[in-house]
Amino acid sequence: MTEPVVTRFAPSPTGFLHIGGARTALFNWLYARRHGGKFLLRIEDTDRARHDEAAVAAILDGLEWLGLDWDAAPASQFASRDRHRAVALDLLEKGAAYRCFMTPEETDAAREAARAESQRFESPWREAPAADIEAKLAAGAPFAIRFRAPKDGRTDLADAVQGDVSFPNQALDDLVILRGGTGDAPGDPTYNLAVVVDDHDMGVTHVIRGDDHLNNAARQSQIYDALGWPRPVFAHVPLIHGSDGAKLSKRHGALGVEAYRDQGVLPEALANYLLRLGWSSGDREIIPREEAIGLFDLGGINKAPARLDLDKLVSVNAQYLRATPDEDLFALATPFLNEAADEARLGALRRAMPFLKDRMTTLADVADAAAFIFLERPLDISGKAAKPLKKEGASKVLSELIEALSADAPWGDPAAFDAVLKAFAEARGVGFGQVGAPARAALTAGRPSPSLGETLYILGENEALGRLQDALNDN
RNA sequence: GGGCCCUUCGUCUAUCGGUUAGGACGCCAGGUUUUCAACCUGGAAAGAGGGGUUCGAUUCCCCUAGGGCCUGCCA
Repeated sequence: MTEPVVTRFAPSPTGFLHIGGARTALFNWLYARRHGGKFLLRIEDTDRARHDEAAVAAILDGLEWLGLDWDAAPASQFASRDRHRAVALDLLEKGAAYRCFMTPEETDAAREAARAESQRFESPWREAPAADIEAKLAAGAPFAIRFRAPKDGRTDLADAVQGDVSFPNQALDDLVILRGGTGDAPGDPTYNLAVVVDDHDMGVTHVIRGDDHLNNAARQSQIYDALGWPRPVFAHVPLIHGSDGAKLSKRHGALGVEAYRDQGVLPEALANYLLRLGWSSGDREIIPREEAIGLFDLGGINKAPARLDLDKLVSVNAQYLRATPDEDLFALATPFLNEAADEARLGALRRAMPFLKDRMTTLADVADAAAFIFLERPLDISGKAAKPLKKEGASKVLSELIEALSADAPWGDPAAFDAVLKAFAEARGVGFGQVGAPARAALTAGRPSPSLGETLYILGENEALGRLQDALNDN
């Protein structure tokens, strides 16, 4: 009987759900779903000043958009500060922590001095006589409570991604677990304490987070040990770098997920791309959500940081776009249109969906791909686009085509249209180009569009014949 | 400065001692073609360097180089 898996995503409420956070959340979500466990959310707002409701909302929106649902109301770290204090006091009681009365200036100086000698920083209060501490307390001196970290030996970690990692305890100094205390007020919890207590209290079994926390994992492990609590499984995922290999910057895609949404990226595509960034399952590239749940494992995560490749993201997106049902794609793409569309044009767009799919890499591409639909009659056909209409015989072809299409055309059947057009050209003993070029010019004014038959079908009888007639009149 | 981690085509990656080192994106060429795409075929492209271990190293070990993370009374 193994204990149920509980994972969590714990963003600090600053800014939006950025791409790296989204991947961390995805991995946690996937792992929980894979093992039938729970995926929890916790807002890391120990620093009250930083708390920002709008940022929290943006993060939740981002997760929701990505389809990463959580299993309980998001927890707030700030809300459980009393519990954190109690644990810190317990540590103090046990001698596993101590009050440090150093001023910030003293601390800075001592830290600098220690660093100059490659020694670990240490507060003189770690071993101070009880009487000295009492005196300071009585005088109302401000203090911080520091964790008494072991000085010798090493702290070993068995990380599910990074493998066995060992830190010399000399490199891990006494961190502050409660800050700003005076007299009877013990102060406010800091991050490393709050994380340990919350993860323990929430029953988190697997801590999957960014590689930047690997060092913290060692310090947190010491706290777990001091508390006599079992350590969770740690899994430190390498960070995402920009395309230049340096830290992810705005310029290289360190955007909130909503920026990708606004660029017409599908959430499933972004998730797929993110999944494959640093994780793999053989040669698989396109891995739909349901399959990903069945495949995801911590062992498949790479140890090296990965660079963001927007081209590949877009390529994955294009594939998801193609796999999207026409009606869904229509609904998704409509907001990306440049102009407001009337009923007739929306109808045309709806008919166009299956043919536009292949020509779009993002939803935003719909604006260009469907531009031919939104042209106003009479079309403004000029420059290169007008050339086919000026050719010898163009008018004749156009008028005959209008006649033929008016008499009998498969308006409801795009597949049959191309054959009809080919037959039309053959009957006149001309190449298809002689028909297609002027007709296309008249119908689209040179805008990209699907095949001629499909274009006629999309525009519909009225609009198509009207545009052809316009061109003929104008010639 | 110190601690920890990382290193296969430009990028994401496969390989879990024996492969012509595979796939994907991008790129190049050709094909298809009524526009633009899409699509099809082909191509160029990699084990950071140096030592070991081994019959045999991309794979295991060490060193060097390069890169990253951490080093807060931030999270």
